[in-house]
Amino acid sequence: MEVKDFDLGLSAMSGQPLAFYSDYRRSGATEILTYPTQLGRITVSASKRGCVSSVRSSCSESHYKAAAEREVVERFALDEDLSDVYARIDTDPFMSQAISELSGLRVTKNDPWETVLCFVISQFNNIKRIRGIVGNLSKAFGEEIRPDGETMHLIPTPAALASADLSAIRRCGTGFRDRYIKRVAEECSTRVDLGELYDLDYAEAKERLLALHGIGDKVADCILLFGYRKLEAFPIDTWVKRVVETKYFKGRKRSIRQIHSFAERRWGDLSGYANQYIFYQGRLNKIGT
DNA sequence: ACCCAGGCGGGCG
DNA sequence: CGCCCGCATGGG
Repeated sequence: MEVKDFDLGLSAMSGQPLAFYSDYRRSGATEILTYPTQLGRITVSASKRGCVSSVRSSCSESHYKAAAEREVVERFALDEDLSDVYARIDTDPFMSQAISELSGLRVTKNDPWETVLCFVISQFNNIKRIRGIVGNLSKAFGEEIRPDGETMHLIPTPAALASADLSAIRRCGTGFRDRYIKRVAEECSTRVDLGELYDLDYAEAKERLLALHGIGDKVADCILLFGYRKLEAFPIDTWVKRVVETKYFKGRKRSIRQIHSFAERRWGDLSGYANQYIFYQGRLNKIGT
């Protein structure tokens, strides 16, 4: 299929959940992304011609081919017109440049539980290590699938992690996050139904997430943005805080609350899109360091 | 050696 | 509400 404004590599590897459990490589002009799902292993390849990408998806279980295509369209929001988004978040020269340099970066739609797990692990951590920990947990506690005879592991379910020994979780390299992981897995496999949050508005859903142990303001916003695709969420990590202070407040310190308020006034219900461009543009160019 | 990483919970004033 | 602290681990 042909898609306008889609960059597979930027969308998958810019710090969203796929960056923690997929494999990405480039082969000449073609980009190839592989990740495990309930359907089996999904492979997405894309080649760009100008602002249009030719996208092909496949599944190791060939009879799920149509389902794999739907999965890819939904995960990368390929039916969303990015030019509308750009028109609404392009409020200043910094954002204009970010949009221009990161053209085709899309906010992805991920499984809520997988997003919870990834971002509980993300706290006080770096992307490379998050990848390692998610991989170790998947290997230790995730269901094994064998596409084409090759072994892969799904991300572990809440029940699998809830019944795991704390020390076995710790051995996956989680550090002090072992308790958060086990406890949030217990909550999500018993009294908490993450599926209910789809129907709640942003503020109500955030309140529910904040009630879970190990989920604070920033992680809750990541889950709402990447797991439920509530585009008004504006996760504020160290990068976003620094970049916003540098680019929008002349380098003066601002509180998390002030930055939330600033983003809401400026980008409204598309704050999450602006956030992803700020975050990745800031990282690539080390803005504020 | 030191510093940092897509922060959070708990305790304090 | 804001501020401060400890927290595990690996890479620059």
